[in-house]
Amino acid sequence: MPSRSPKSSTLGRPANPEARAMRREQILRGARACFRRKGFHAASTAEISAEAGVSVANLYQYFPTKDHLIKALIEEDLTSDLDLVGMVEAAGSFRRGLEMTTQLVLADPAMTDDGLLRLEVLAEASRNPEIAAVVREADDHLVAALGALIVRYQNSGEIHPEINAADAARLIVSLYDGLIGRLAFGAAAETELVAAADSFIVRALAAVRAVPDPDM
Amino acid sequence: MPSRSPKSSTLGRPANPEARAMRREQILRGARACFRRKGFHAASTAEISAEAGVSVANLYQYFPTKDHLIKALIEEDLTSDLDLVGMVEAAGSFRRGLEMTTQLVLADPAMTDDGLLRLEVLAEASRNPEIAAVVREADDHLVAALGALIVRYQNSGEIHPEINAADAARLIVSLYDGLIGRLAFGAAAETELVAAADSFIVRALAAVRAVPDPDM
Amino acid sequence: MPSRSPKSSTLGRPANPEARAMRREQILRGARACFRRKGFHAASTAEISAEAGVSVANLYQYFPTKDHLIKALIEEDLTSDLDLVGMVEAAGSFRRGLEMTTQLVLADPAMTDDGLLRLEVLAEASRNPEIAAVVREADDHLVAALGALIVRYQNSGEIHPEINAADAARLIVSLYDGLIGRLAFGAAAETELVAAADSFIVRALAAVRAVPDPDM
Amino acid sequence: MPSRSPKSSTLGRPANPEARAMRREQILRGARACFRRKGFHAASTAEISAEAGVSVANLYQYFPTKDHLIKALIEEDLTSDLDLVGMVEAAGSFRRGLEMTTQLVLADPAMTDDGLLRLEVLAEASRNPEIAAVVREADDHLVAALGALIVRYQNSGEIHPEINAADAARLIVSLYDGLIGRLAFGAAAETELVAAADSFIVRALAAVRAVPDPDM
DNA sequence: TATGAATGAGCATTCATTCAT
DNA sequence: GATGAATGAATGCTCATTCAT
Repeated sequence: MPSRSPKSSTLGRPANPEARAMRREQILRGARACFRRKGFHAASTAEISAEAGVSVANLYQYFPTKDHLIKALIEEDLTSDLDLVGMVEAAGSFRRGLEMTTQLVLADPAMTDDGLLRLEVLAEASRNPEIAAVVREADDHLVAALGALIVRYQNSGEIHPEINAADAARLIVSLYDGLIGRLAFGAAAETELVAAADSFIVRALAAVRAVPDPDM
Repeated sequence: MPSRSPKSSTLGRPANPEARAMRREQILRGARACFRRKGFHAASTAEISAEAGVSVANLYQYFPTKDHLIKALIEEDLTSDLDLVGMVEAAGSFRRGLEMTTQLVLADPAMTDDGLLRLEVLAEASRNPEIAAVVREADDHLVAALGALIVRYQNSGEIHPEINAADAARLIVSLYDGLIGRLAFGAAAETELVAAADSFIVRALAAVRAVPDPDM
Repeated sequence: MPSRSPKSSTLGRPANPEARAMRREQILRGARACFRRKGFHAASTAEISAEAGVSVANLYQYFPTKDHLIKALIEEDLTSDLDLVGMVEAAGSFRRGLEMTTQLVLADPAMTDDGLLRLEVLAEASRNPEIAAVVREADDHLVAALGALIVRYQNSGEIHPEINAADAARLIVSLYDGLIGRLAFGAAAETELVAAADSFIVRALAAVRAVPDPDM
Repeated sequence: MPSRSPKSSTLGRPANPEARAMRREQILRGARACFRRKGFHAASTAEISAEAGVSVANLYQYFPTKDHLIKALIEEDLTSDLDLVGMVEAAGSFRRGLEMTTQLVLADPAMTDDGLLRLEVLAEASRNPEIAAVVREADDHLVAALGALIVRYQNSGEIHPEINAADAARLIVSLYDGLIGRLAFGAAAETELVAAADSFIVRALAAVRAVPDPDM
């Protein structure tokens, strides 16, 4: 006799957490698509449910409120941002790591759409303190990780030792965010500018005077 | 049947254009306040009218659609951005101009609210091609003006001659946008980071190796 | 030049309070019909609007909430209850006044429907303190008026002098309410019982031993 | 193909009827609590199930419809009303029996809540003929029993012989219902009025002129 | 039997917009 | 020009009920 949930011995249909998690993801996927297309406030729960292939009522069994759905989506997105730092870390040099990251954040078409969502997230954070807290926390992690990385490259001599690592990290993230903003209105953020961004950062931080890239 | 009013010979348009323009501004002012507080889609025409002190129906005599109102507001905001370039121009050195601009864009509390609206604008531009065109055009002007300025300082030797001025202009604007994004979630964009941003830009563009600021 | 509202000299369409009051009544009439048929909670705003012949949105320009509509309706109904006391007063004797009132409250088919609404009102009062307050206030007025009347008939010798007039008033009202309750399930509250009720009250209050009615 | 379970020869109904009855009661108990708090229509099946400690789906295995649940609850409540008659019967005198009953119906806090449900029942009866029939039947029983009792006390000389016993019974029940209505909006139905009610009834029915109570 | 999961229909309320004055 | 009044079409969310396990 296998031991089961300690609460009820007269079990009905057993709960299936995996199926639940999958549904949740399914709904979040649909929500993401709608939010990208319309923004948080213009996307209706009806649209989201349809896109996700579930009923409206079902959606509400997974998220008690549209705001909860938005918050959950944002949390999911933000935690994935930390992976970026891993890329810089894995690369041999700071410059090479930057190039890989920039490529990923700005050039990958899949990421591009997520980037556009970032504007919505920031806009929402400016009104909803709960969202602001979530974004702030994710930002703290990201800045800390990137700052630590910068310190490492300061020690290796690639980055100027007198630069404040935390501020530099914040500025790099800001530059990324700003570039994402350019995607929003279809400005040329493509290959050319992306490369220029890398050089811009490297030159701002470099320990020794770097010759500017020809393409910048 | 009375003959035409002897006052206006200009046939059929008795309206006072100045009063009309004032009302228009009045409505736009109310709209701006509401849009800041709630975003474009969450702010209702009723709210906007109330804030502006006019009736809803009156609003519709100046803007045929809420979308038109949004577009008009965005156009107004964007054209004012060009003034910033004038500041850099007026200052004696590039660095000093940057400092003044940064101060204005990021530290002035009145501007800060406008900054937050910028996120909405970019988000909206990512969905509405008409808005995107408006933003793109304003961006082109801004980048051109800032680029010309950079060229000037390249000629004067303050900025490295091999840097692509247009790209540099785009990156500077991006950095500003990104920093505005930080305001949205209450991150420390205050004095400290603002100063660091100036140094960051200067170091990235400088003709000669600058010693990093102590505060960066 | 006639003086107008002191606020705005540049008048738009002038407000028409009479038309507004009529619409309000129209909506309340529709609401009463629906509430009788279905009860407060089962009647939908859509139904009410349709019955009243207005749009749902229009209803909400007169009552900010369904609860406000319910409360307004209850208030209107309750204030009309005081008219009943006038009937007893106008009649020559207490017994005659009672007969007229009973007839009106219980036998008039138009009133009968309103009576059924009374059950809803009391039920709602048991949950909604705001409604309870409204009902309590109306009850206080009714009991006071009826009590004063009883005192008058005590002085004229028709009602026993040692009876507490306020309690007697409350009991009479209670008996009416209870009889209204019988209408709800179609019990015989018709002529027969109505006459018996009058005798019941008269015998309970009479100064001298009355011979019971043959029909009681 | 396995042969029938040897346990039950009674073909196909393996269920434990006692356990079933207990569950049924458990659900009815939860329903009663919810209905008191919110009324029949505002209480949701989800709330009821939660209050009863069962799943929603389980509720539906005992009652095919929310309306069936309501009806079952009403039937259960109404049959218990007949017990009241027993109290009057057990008491030595009519007056004493009344006092005990009144006390129970109006002063017992547990009964008070049930009383409030009575308003809901009557209101529902006014719309749902099926409910009306149930209430009517219970009322017939109650009136018959109380009428028989009155006849008994007419024979013993305590109640005036010319009074119509059935009508008197109906009026007594009506007065109780009306007093219950007063509980709904928190009117003073407390001890004072309860005592007055007893005197009121006694005086209305008494064979000989009774001196009014000092407290009435 | 009993439960978790799912859903169509509906609910109170709001919105952008129009019309009449 | 400006306003009060009106409305069709949503919107976020809930409900009674069913199905699968």
